[in-house]
Amino acid sequence: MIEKLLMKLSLRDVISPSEEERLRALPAERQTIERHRTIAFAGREVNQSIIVVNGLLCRYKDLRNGGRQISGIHIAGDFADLHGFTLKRLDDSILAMTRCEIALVPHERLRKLTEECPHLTRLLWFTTNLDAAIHREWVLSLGRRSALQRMAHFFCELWVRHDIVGLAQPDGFALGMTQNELAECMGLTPVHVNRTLKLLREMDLARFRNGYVEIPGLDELKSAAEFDDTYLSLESRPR
Amino acid sequence: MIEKLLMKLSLRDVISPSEEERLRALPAERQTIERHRTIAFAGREVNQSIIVVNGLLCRYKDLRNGGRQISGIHIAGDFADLHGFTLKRLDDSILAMTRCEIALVPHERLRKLTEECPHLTRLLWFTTNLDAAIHREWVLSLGRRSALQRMAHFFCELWVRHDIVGLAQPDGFALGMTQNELAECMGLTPVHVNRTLKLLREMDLARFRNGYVEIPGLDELKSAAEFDDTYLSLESRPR
DNA sequence: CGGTGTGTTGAGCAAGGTCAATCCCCGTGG
DNA sequence: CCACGGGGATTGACCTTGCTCAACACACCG
Repeated sequence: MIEKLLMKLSLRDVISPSEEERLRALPAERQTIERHRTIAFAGREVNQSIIVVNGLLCRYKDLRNGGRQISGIHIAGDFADLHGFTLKRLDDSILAMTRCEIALVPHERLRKLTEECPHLTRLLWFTTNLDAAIHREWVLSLGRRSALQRMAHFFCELWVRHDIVGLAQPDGFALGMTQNELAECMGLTPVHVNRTLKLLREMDLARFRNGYVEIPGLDELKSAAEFDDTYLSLESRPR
Repeated sequence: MIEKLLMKLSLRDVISPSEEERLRALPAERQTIERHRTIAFAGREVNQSIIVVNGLLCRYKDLRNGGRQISGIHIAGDFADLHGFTLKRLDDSILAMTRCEIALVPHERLRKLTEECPHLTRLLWFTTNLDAAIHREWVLSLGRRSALQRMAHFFCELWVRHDIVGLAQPDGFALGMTQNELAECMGLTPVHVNRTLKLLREMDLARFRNGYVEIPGLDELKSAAEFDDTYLSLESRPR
C-alpha cells in the first residue's frame, strides 16, 4: 500500500527492515476518492494525514475574488498533508485532481512514532522539508521565470518526481490535470497556459495532451527550463 | 541569547523548564555578521544551523540571467536554515540583510535532541512547517495577488511576526531592507516597488522609509491585503 | 567634492490578462 | 444512428499591469 513512499524514502536514506515494518503499520484506513473532491479544508483542525497510494492530489488556497492558487502537487508515495501533524490546523485545502486511492494515518500513530523512532522521525521531517524546498522553487518560478520557463520547469520537476516512484517513462509521464488546473499552478490564466503549451509544442520541447506530458528530449527541456535538481535532494545520506 | 526563539515557541506550545534548558544549550557559538554577507551557499553541505539573535536575514535563489528571488525573510528568534538539518544540502543561500547576530547550532546536537526529546523535536519540526506555510502564502501572493495587495500582505505578515517576538510597535516596525530587496521578495522590479509604495503611501495604508514600515491603521492594511493570519499558526496547542 | 548606493519619476513597451467565439471529443438519450 | 450537451482546448482582438530604459535627486562617506 505504501510501496511508493518506501521507494521515495529509500532513495534518500537506508531504511532497515524493522523500520519498514513500522512504516507499513502507519495507515489505519484506505479510501478511494472521486476526482474533484476536496478532502481536507483550509482552516480545519486535522488529526490524520494522507498518504497518496495512487492518483494526483493538490493543495490550494482560494482568494476572495475567486482566484485560486495551487501551492503543490502530490503524486503516489507523497505524504500529502504531513505538515498538519505539527501545525494541527491546515492553512491550505487538499483536492483530488484525479480519482485517488489514499491511506489515512492517525496523528496518534505519528506521535507514537516520534516518541520511539528518532530516525524515522527525521526521515518524515525530511519529507516535509523537501516539500518546502519545492515551495521555494515555485516561489522562484512565480517570481522570476517567464511563462515558458515556468511551465518547462514544472514538467521537469514532475518528471523527476514520477521517476523516483517508477511512474515516469523515458518519453514522458501521465499527468491527469486540465489546462485550467495547470494555470492555477503556474499563476497564469488558462488562455495563456494554452498559448504557452502551443509554444512548447512548436519548439518541440514538450507536448501536453490527454493527461499525458510527452517529452521528446528531456535534456533539451531541462536546459530550456534551467532545471537543476539539487532542490529535490536526490542523494542518499544518513539523515 | 535565544530568548526570542523561546518566545516564538512558547506562543505555540508549553515548554517546560527542563526543555528550556535543553534549548538554551543548543548553540555552540555566537557570531556577528556584516550586512550583505552571504553566510550559507545554495548547493553546499551544511552541518550546523543558524538561529537569528537579532538583525534580518533572507534566503534567496539566483537565476542565470541575473534575476534573484528571495524566498523568505528571517527575523530574531527564527531558525533560519533548520531545514538544512534533514536536507543536508541547502537549496537556497542565506544572506544577512542587516548586520546580524547569530547563534550556530551544530547538527550533532540537533540529532542528539531528536534522540532524546521527542516533544522538542516536534516543536522544531513545527517551525520548519511554519516556514513552509509562509512559503505557500508567498506562492499565493506571487501567483495571484496584485503588486499592491502583495506588498500590503507582506507588511502584515512581517508586522505579526515581529509582534510575536516583541519587536513590533503599534504603529509599525523596523525593516532594514532596501526597495531593491523588497522587489526581490515580491517578484517585482525596483521601479514598480517604488510606485507601489507611493500608492500605499497615498492611500494612507503604509509608509516605508529609512528601514521602517509605518502603519497608520493595521486593520485597514489587513483588509486591503485580505490578510488572514491562520497560516501563521498563532494558537497554543500541544504539538 | 566626487563617488556610490538608494530612491523617484517619466515615456514607451511587452508579457500576460480579458472577453468572447468556436471547436472538439465524448457520453447520453431519443 | 443521430442530435444534444457539457467540459475542455483553441484562437483572435484588444487591454492592463508591470517592465525597461534613462534621467535625476539625495544622502552619506571617504
